[in-house]
Amino acid sequence: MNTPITQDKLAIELTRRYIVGDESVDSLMPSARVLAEEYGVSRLFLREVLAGLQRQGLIETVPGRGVYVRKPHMLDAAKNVHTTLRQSAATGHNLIEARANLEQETARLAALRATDNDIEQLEVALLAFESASELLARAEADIAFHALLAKATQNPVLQVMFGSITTLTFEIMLRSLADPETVAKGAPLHHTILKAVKNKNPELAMKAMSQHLHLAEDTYASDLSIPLSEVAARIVKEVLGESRTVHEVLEQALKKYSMDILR
Amino acid sequence: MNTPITQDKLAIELTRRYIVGDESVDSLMPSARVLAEEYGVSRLFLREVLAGLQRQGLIETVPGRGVYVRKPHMLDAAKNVHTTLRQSAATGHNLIEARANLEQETARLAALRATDNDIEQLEVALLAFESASELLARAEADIAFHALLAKATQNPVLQVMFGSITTLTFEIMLRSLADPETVAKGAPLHHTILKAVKNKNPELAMKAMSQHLHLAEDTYASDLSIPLSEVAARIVKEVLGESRTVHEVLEQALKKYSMDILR
DNA sequence: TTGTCAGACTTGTCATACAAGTAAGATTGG
DNA sequence: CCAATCTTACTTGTATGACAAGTCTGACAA
Repeated sequence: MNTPITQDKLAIELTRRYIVGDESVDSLMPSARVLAEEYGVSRLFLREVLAGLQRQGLIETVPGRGVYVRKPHMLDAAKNVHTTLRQSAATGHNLIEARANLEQETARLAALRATDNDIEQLEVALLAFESASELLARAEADIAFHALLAKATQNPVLQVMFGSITTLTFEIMLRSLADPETVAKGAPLHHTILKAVKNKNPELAMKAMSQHLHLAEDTYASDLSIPLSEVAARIVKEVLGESRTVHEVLEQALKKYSMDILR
Repeated sequence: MNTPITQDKLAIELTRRYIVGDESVDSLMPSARVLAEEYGVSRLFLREVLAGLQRQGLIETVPGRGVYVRKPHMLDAAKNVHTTLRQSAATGHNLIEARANLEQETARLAALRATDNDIEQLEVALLAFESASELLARAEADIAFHALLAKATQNPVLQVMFGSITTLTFEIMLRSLADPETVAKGAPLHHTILKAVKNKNPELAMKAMSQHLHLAEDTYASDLSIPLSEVAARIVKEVLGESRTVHEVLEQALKKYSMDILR
């Protein structure tokens, strides 16, 4: 039996061997040279396998140091979803429709299950949202608030599903938060949601979230009918410039509000 | 200005140049050698960029032929979500909770918006589901039915969100459809859903879907509390063996029911 | 004790070469 | 003239060896 090993097989083998359970995170894998020799493949071949794992967020290769085992991030899951939707004809209306459903349920469950720590983090994000003077900072706090709400459901699937549309959501937020009227109307609703979560009132949380999400629909209905890819590209360019990508900004923002790890 | 180009920048550049709009799909990109020379990078460097695009489902490289532009598939979006959740502590209960919410809304919107073509495809899938004798064929038809329902909402975001948890859902289906009682109880509900979609009755569609999704919870509650990764790995091994991955099986299954392209 | 520096690692990238697969045109046989 | 076959020029996939750049460690000297 001299069947040549495929990249997929080797990826699975490496995952099973080095990336299992929580105790392996941040540990250092053997160097690419050693692993290549061990499995009888070239370093190039093994590098492509590692590149695949890195794209999934399972590892992180650091030049000069080695390959570290990482825990997949909410945003790693989002990468492919983002590009898929960017290539589709999805509109802002489509996104709001999907979010409305998902986030109402999220708010409801968060009201039922949020821990004291969750509530504490939500308060930090809300305070940052209100005291923010810059558009970017306000959007960062806003997205963090919603992400923390998803975390408070204690349901990883909901959290990842929210995460998968986070980048698109963030792009839309940059658009809506640029409108002062929308911000003025939306701020009290954040408070209502947080209060409902604190008081463990799922119905109120759901209702407030519904109002919050449908708020933007009235103010700029025109943009909601053209593909997201066009709107988003324009907004992102204006706010972020050419230097940073949405993904990078979001990663940093979520880390700021201790949302870096999916649990 | 002699700043070296990064892989990300080159990926964006290539996407903008060759992967734009619908007219470029299935077209052939210049060979890796030509592109590498044009951008002044090595072929290896360009290969890694292409590998990234391939993982996102934007291109497909065929040995001996070249690099083809492809339209991202629902399942391409699912890849990273799948691995992220597989590494998390998500349970079957978490998945059902998330699905219940998403698919109820999906059923509701499908009842409002399904086209004649959508209904036709749903009937095909339902017929295949009932006449299937093998577990695998039954699961394929089942997942296709749900995917077609998502397509019938005419909302790409909902479709991709459903797609992002499709592989996990499929794994759970293999578990639940192995139980004859669950199948017997579930079959009529599929009919009810389809009928509600035909009659444009959103409330009934939503209700039937809710019943359908919560059906499995009673029959095997024990498995729902342990991590998905364990249950899924066991089931998949039993039904599919070592040869094929869930992703491959699903890709083929959805193609069979004309669900191969995201619109 | 502290600072410096050399060396032994690591990953990232390159140029070159060849194997394997594909497609199309040239060639040969009828 | 037609059809089967074969050569040839492409394509991607992989292996190898080499070097640059970054990082850590430990020896060594002040």
